[in-house]
Amino acid sequence: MTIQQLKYIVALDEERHFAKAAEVCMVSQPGLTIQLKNLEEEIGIKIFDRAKVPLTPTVLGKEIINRARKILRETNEIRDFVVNEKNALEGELKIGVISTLSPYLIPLFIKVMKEITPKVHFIIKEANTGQLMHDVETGALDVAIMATPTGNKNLIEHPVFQEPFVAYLNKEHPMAKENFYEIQPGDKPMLLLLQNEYCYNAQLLDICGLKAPGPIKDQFSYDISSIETLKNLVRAELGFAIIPQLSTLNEKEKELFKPFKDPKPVREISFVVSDTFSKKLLLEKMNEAIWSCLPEAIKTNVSYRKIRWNDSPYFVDAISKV
Amino acid sequence: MTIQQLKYIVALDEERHFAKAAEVCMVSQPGLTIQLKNLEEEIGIKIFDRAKVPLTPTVLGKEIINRARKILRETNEIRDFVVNEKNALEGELKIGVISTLSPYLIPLFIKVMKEITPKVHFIIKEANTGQLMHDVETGALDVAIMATPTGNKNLIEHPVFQEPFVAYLNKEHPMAKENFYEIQPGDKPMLLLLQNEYCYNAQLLDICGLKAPGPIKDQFSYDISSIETLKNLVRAELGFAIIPQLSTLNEKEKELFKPFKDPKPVREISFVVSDTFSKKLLLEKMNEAIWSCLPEAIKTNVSYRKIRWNDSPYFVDAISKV
DNA sequence: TCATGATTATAATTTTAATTTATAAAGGTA
DNA sequence: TACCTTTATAAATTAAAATTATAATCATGA
Repeated sequence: MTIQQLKYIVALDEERHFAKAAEVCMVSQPGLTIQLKNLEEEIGIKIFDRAKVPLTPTVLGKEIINRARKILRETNEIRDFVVNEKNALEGELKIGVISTLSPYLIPLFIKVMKEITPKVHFIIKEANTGQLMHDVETGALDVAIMATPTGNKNLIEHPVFQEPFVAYLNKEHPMAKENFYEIQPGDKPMLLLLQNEYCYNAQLLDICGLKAPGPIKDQFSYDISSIETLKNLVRAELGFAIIPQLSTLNEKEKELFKPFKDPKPVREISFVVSDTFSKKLLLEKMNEAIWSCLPEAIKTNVSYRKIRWNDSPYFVDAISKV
Repeated sequence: MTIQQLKYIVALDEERHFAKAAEVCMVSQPGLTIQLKNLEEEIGIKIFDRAKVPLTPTVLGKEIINRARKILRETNEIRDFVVNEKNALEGELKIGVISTLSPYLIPLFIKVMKEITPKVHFIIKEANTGQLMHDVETGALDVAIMATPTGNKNLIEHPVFQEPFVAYLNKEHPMAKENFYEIQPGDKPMLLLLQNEYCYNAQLLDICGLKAPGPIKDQFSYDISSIETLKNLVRAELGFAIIPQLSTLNEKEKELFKPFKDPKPVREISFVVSDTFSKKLLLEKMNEAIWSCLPEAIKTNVSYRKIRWNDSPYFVDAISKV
């Protein structure tokens, strides 16, 4: 069965005349006759009764012709869909980006998008995981760029890339001289976490094989809201941190940023949209743009261990507080 | 766009590997690669991102693959539909036949159907138009063989053949010596009608260009329920009749059965079913059977004037009494 | 009833398109 | 660096669809 054959039977049903139908299809009459014959032989029944004047579809033929019509409509809809998507490369798009990624990716991203989709106006908001999910669900945001999977059935996730985590050690750390990092017995209480980012913390705890944050130090109560603050706390030798690799890009002194051993822990970064989101070609362009920004070390496929933040036991408790 | 190309992208989405997908489709890897390229060029977007490992559909690609899946499912359903229909050539079928056709067609019809569908048990009932329509709508009958169009939106009609009307004159009729019949000025009061067959009468009145039956004779009140009675009344010189051609088949003396001049008035005989009726191949076989019974004179396409009984003004009044 | 016109089917050939085999290119891996 | 895996490309082959020409069928009208 071919799409061409389906076109022929539909044309034949409309014209009820081989020569006219062939003309409509811009082929010769024998071409159409032969293809009808082929189709009828393949499915095993006569679709048209040639004895009747004018030519008439058989009872079964009518049913098959209607199904053919539907199939042809749907193939045309594929074309239309693509055309509509291309037309959708203008207008406004509200993007939310997880704060642990935003400062490192968005400046590069915006630069590229200005070139490939000059007619789209991007409105970008930085937020934490809980806010992003909420805003996509309510429609306040069109797209969130965040760590996945979310486990939220109302959201659709399109993975973009895998971002490895690296450890940021201070000079006093026992592994400060190694060229990779592995969790050490004394590390657990020293791991610095982010405030208001349960999801990020859940990932770190999973990496370190912990179920809950270490005991909070009495002396200080940190209100850490960004990776940059975290890095500064490490520099002040108040602990060590596990941070996403993109946040190390602009660092001059790379020695104390230690990659993990394979399989490296990574977080999956995805576009998260609602099921009604329709500008899929725009997502495609955004995907291209991000890949053109990524350093080779991240593009390259590595042996990794994907960290899921939403099935961490810590996260389950924490999310209820959000 | 070809069905083959759609199969390829679906296989590729399932395997995420060109060589494996090609194996599933039982073609070579370059064959699949080229067809994917052709399809992508035709619709104007990339469906798969080859840079990712493993191969991943683009955001738009996912949508197209899903549409392709649906189209492929529907093409398979065409095959399944035909197979199911072939399996449906057994069981029971309740047929109702209009009484002005039944005695002449059904004996021949049954004989043929016994040969072509030996496993189907036919239950045949003779009735008038109103009863047939009602029984098909309620499901008491599977198929009615009757004059159409009915104008009933709940019923589906599959025309089978056109049956010409002929006039049956008595020897005293002014046209008794002619070899065709045309309505004569004095004919109107002499036209014999059937009791309980509004539809049939409506057709006759339409043929004669009348809006209502002629004045009923005081002397007799005929309760005529069959074409055969009608013929006997003509023989008794109580009037003349217009009768369907199949009812003249077994008559020995053909002289007084007069065909009309072209365009001949005909009634359309159809299979009438409800929209849920599914044994369409069986209808097809019944259609074949009827055509094998019909005399050449009816099979042959003639210049005709189709008589619609349901938009006769007489019928509109009459049907409300049914 | 025989020639005619209209319509569909068939045959032979041509054209087009799909597929194959062989091989190159790209990118990761030991 | 050499090797392996995977996808792309080239050239040749095969298969399929389409075309032209013509035959068969059948109703029509002189």
